Amino acid sequence: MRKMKRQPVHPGKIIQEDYLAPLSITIKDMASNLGVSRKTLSKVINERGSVTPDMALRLSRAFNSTPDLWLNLQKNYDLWQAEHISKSWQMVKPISPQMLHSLG
Amino acid sequence: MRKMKRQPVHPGKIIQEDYLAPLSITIKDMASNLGVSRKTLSKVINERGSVTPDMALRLSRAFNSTPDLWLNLQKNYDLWQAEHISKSWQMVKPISPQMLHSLG
DNA sequence: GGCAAATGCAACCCAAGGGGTTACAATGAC
DNA sequence: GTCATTGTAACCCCTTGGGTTGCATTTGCC
Repeated sequence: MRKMKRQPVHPGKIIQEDYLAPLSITIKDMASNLGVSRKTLSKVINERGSVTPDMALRLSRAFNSTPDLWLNLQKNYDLWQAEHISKSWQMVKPISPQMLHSLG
Repeated sequence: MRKMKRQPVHPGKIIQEDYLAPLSITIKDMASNLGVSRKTLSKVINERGSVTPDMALRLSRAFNSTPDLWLNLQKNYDLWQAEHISKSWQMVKPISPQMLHSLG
């Protein structure tokens, strides 16, 4: 497992830089194409919103990719945030290796 | 990419069946160990709650695993739900393959 | 059987966040 | 200048995570 040293790219950035910009598609048109409001897509692209499972399905259809691709980007992003913004999870005491060792 | 034919297992089931039960750890104790309320853990285990990034971090520490393991379980579960419960994402029109072909 | 712990769950409270609409100001292209 | 695009704010609605308290049921142990 590789650790994330730097903050992962937000899926919104990918949408914008790898798809909309190269294809000269406007946010407005893309939103309409995806069947969501302009605001919803705008929020994702400007990294103030998340790629939800529903949005991932829409993106995967539009861009001929997989929903997992988009959800993984979002997951990595969210995980990095949680890891760095909150710290209390570090207080969790690991269950002793001996105990865990007995597991299948 | 393989498609999910059947509903993926909920991460809560894994927690219960693969960890708590074999190790004879109660929900109450585990919740306390994770630093969350008994209700929060109970909801996850009874599939009425989700594994959030924060919870994934806690579980990964307790069980000496990775947060990704837990978030992937949750992601697959959520995706399957979205795919089968809502349908409107199927109305999204794919961008023409010719256009997409020009991408990197 | 009987008791105490564990547990599911409801009721409540709070805060965050997704999604929609409308409106407005700023930016850009022509 | 003019019009389309866009970021955003303000609102509204609803869902959901997480905490607490309380209660009734289940479970395990003696």
